[in-house]
Amino acid sequence: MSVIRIALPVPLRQSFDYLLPAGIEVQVGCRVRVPFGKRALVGIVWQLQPADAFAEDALKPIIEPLDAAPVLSEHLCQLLSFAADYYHHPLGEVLISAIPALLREGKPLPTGQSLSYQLTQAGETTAEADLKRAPKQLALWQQLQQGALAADSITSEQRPALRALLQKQLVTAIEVPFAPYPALTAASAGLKLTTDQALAVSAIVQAQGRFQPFLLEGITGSGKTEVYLQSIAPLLAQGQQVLVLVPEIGLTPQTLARFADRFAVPVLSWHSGLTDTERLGCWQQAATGSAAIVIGTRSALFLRFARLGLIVVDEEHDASLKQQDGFRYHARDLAIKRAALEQCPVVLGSATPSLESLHNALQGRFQLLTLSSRASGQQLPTLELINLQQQPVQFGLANTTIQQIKHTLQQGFQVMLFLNRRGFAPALSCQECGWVADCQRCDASMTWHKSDRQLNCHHCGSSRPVPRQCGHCGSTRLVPLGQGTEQLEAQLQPMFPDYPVVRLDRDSTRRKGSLAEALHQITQGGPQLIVGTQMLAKGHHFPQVTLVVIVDVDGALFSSDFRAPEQLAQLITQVAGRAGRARHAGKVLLQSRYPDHGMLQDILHNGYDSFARLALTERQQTLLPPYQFLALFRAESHQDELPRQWLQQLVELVQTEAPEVQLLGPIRAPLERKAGKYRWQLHCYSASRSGLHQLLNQLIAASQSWPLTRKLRWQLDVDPVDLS
DNA sequence: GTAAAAGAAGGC
DNA sequence: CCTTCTTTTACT
Repeated sequence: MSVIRIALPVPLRQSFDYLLPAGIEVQVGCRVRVPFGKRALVGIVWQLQPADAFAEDALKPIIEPLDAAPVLSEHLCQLLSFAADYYHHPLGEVLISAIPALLREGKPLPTGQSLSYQLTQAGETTAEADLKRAPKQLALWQQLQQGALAADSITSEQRPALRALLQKQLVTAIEVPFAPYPALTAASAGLKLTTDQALAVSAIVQAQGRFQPFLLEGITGSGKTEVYLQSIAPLLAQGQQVLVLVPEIGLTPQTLARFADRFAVPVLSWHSGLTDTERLGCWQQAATGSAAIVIGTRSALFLRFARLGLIVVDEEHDASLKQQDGFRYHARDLAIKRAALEQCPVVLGSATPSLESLHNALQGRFQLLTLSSRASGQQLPTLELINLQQQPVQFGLANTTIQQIKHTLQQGFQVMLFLNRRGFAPALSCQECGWVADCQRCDASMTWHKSDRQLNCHHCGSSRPVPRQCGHCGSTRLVPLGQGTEQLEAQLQPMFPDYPVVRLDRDSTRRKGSLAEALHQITQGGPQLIVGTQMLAKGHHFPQVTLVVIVDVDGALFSSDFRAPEQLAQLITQVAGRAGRARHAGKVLLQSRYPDHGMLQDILHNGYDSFARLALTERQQTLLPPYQFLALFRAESHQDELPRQWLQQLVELVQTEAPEVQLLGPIRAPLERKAGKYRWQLHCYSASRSGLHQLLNQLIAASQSWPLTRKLRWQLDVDPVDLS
């Protein structure tokens, strides 16, 4: 009997030791089932024969080992251990989040086989004439003559034909073991590169086999994807694997097709839409080396790879790379760590790099690769500020804006209107007394969704019918306050009756397939108006749009979040990248009531690059990230006083233990009450990363013995992206 | 996090 | 003295 240490998926910052009965072999990274209180849990073996084991007579034996070989590789264990420390999240929960749900539940790892179909002997020898009357079957039969087909490559239209062929015993199901994909032999035909692109590709290719982070800064249309593709090609020729991380909304069929069409190797996608079985299949294909390229959202970073040769983080500035609940990791930052462990290059790509990455590049930690011209030779769109205070405004659109929309449509092009507020109106108000329909549980107004005939709270998800009377004075004169996409769509239609208006937001695309439908209608072309939220700014490419209107840029100008200017500059630049086509330069109209605002002027005249460098000096002067490290404690409770008191206890501890750490708080969260809970924050700034983390460990350890800690919910966000 | 034990509050 | 709800504690 020996003792092993197991990481268990419980929110406890401690490890648990168990007895390993003689004769049972396990390794670090293997799953085991163990008794835990009255239940049985699946845990990960973390240490064999720990030196400081728990009293041996109090140990229970494990129930059963679940793996013959580790499910987590050594590199992954190191990465996850680092991440658990860095983000101060319980190790067991971090480890378990890195394996597919089916493995988490203790299901056995399929023996590395995938289902395929191949012709039987009868099938090989059967004559074409026999299938003449069944064209679907004939087509499938002909396809199978080229070789076996994987079960997941069979389309739903082919299923009936397959069933028929199986019945006739012309086809049989076989289990094919996952094997490393065959290395690419034929050179793929890439596009001709610009000088910038060629330099970038050669730098990345030369970094093969060693750790080297790159920041690929390329204006939209400069051909970043082509750089990825051509950097990948030599790796595929060596049978290496590539991981491409993309923002949640950026994983479109077009992105996938771009990679799949170029190389004759297996390209897999990893995203939240997969079923548990699909996820396990994908996980295994990455782990066995049978997948060559995996394109996925942030959690793909924790996939196991047999021979990882390169990591690409596309749109590295995108906030969706940071997990916003539970284990709050940043996939971009951990991608750097992973590349260091795997000894491979990592490419962060963006038209609008985050200030963090730009800072790293300027400090020489990342090699900066710049693509400064558009590959198509196409002109950059022009930006124009529209002053909302100096001219008549109709439905939130200035006269000049309306004129330019009309002009663009008449020329046969498309217009995109960007408004980051869904619903009909963000509030419903009483004209007599000024009362606003509030959410009962949040400190916010409810959004009027006219077509659903209800009020929705966008913060807690609650809804109620639209009131007929004012909740305060009883008046029936209730009017919408402000404008959402639903309203803009309704107002544009009568204004431009000859052109279709398409709306793209979470509400209009809720029905399955409706997004694809809308995208189809847009790419089919013809002049039309496209209204939408940030779905428009990311991922999709609309080649016929030559005019983009940002209906309201002012929201971000006076935000308390120090990242708001950066995010607005990124949005403007990203949206601008959607405008214009080969021979028609695009135009972006920024509607503002404060057109003289310094930041708008700077973006307008000098572009994102200049804005970003200026913003960095500002961050340096104000001692904000990336010049200082930030950690954010959040606490919430139904009682208003508790979170503030708890955070105040932290403050007192910091003042004695680490007086050099600067604090802001306890302050109320921007949305002070959400879903009935009062929310408070404490911001901790430090010039020393290690000093800050040491302090955080001390704070967490100390707080565990405070009675208050059990009376509220708290969380720690390291390097927060969203301060709300 | 779950589950059970311990404690507090209320009914008769 | 019993039930029911809330709080505390253990979990290897």
